Amino acid sequence: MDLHLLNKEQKLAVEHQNGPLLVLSGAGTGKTRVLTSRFVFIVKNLKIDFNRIIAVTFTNKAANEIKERVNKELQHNIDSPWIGTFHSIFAKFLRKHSQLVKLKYNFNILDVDDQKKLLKQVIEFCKINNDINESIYLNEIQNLKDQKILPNEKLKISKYSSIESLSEVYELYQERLLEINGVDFGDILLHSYQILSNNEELRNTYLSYIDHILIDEFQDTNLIQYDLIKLLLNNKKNLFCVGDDDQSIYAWRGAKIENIINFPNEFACPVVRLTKNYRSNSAILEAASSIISNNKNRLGKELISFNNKIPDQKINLKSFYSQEEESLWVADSISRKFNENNTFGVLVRLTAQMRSIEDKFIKFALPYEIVGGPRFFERKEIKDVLSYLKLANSNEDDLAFERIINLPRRGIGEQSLKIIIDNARSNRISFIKSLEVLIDGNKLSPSLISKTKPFLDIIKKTKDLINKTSLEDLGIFVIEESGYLKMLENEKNRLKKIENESKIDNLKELVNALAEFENLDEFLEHVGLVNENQKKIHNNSIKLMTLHAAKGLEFDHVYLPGWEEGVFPSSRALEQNTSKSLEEERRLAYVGITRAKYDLNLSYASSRFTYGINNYSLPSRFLSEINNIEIESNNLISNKSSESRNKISLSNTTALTPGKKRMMEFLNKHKK
DNA sequence: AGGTAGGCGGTTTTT
DNA sequence: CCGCCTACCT
Repeated sequence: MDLHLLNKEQKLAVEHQNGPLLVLSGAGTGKTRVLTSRFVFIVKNLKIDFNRIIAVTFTNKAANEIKERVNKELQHNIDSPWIGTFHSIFAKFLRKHSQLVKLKYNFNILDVDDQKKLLKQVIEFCKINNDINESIYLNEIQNLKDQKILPNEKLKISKYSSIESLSEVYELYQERLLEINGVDFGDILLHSYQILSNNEELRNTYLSYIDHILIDEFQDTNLIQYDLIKLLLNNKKNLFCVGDDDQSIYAWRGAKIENIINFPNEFACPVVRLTKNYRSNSAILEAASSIISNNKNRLGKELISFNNKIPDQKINLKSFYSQEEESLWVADSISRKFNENNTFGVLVRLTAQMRSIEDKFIKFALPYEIVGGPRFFERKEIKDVLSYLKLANSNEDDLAFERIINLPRRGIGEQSLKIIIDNARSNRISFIKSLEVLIDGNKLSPSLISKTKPFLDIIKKTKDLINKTSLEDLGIFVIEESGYLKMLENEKNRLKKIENESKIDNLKELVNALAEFENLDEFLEHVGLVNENQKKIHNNSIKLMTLHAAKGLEFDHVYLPGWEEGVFPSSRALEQNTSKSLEEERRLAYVGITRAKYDLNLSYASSRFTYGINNYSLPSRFLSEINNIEIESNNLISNKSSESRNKISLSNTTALTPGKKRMMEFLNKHKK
């Protein structure tokens, strides 16, 4: 390990001996480097087996990066179940101990769609008549799980939420999950927590086994994640946390910034601050610093630029009449700078902003890639085919059964399905078992038997093939034998036919993905947890993504379009209008700006086409928070006609709202 | 059982 | 604006 390549503070952190330590690591200060070096240091210098180190990261990408770097430095291919995201680490843990929470080892991890479907059924079953839809329940239940609140803790639930029926729905939802041998994301952590806190002996085995715990992105941990880690922390307290309170951007998902802010007191431990920034030029760091200094709830630190190889370049700000003009400019500007050696990132607040930018990239024939975009495994055709595999693999998967019993069409409609489900409910058996029982007992009409039997046969044959053939062949078998492929190919409608061709392509892609795995369980776990499109187009393509997805990345050229009130800060944050929600948006702005090495381009558009209507908005308040920075804004209003149009839209409202005031001030400040 | 027309609601951000 | 759901028709 090249310890001499680390700076003084980094070295101090990496060579820490034992006990807790907090590393406050600002943007671009070599956080991942420190974390991986620390891992290697523990193995090499502290002589600890790598299997006894937990290293938790926030994304699968970060986990892979750590694995790769550690493998390289140790010259040894380590494959530890303890390196990964919270969810992947504890999904493995849960598979091992699933029977302790009445699950089978091959439990299914539900995605949001499945969760909603299940909740909808539960709400229907409870006969609750209110206009609260399943998404609201889903959100509330997810939040309860983040807070470690169980369905039977009715008092806590009512304290937490004003929805009366919540505890009833929550309880039944959990019952159904157990029946179908499924878990949602929250359950992975909550069940693990239950197992560890209710089984003293088991916990002690883990306590004596785990020697060191490293947590990345500590500012984004929520209550249950932190408490889970503490359950695995023995009295040596070798807990090494790396994070940056200024980059906490997941409060909406339960992340508690207090975890990092209170840590030094809680553990009475030293704090190492990394403030030497090796990424950005000083203009960018000053801009980031002037914005984030408006936040009150922070530990506080200033970054100093330490890379004089980076060109000193001014920050660029552009204003446009419409989103279309803005997108056009982004593509045009990039096409002028584009070359193989530079990296480009276009970071947006909302996924909805991507489409118009994407259009322009295509027009300019620029190679681009959407990072974390539409989820491959959540596409309809993929989920359909996967349901065959899931049902064959786990007969309890009623959601899969319902999805495919009549897909492709087998003439099994609502009424027939009702017979099967009612029978399942009254006998407390799975849907597929219910169908088998009904057929065996000759309780169905001959026509229904002849329609349902082929379906059962396919599932049975698929089941028999598992572990006897390659996953690739298993996938092909299901796609062909189920009639799914034929259904796609036989489409008469011309428009749908074109659509189906791309669906068939996606199914081929699914077969390719299957080919990379050894067994079905492993593959299904991957599907449930690693929800990303792994296809890589070009190494040097422009990366288009949300600000959230950009955390941890860096680019030579960064474009941040859409700096308008209502987009950034988002309309939700403005509705809440609390310092908490606005400070989180501000941290997001900080994350965006600090992704840039030397070329930062901010822009906003006065009008945006959403829901089929033109919406007008004012420049983001964050723009006026960038002080003492020379802003190159030669194109404030793009042309004369748009200037006059802009005036009209502004004069529509007579009251001088705070936002409008800022707009006026801003226009005056940056004129000519 | 299956197809289609019109109404309505939905957009943060992700493991 | 788009996609999902419901109601109604074949």
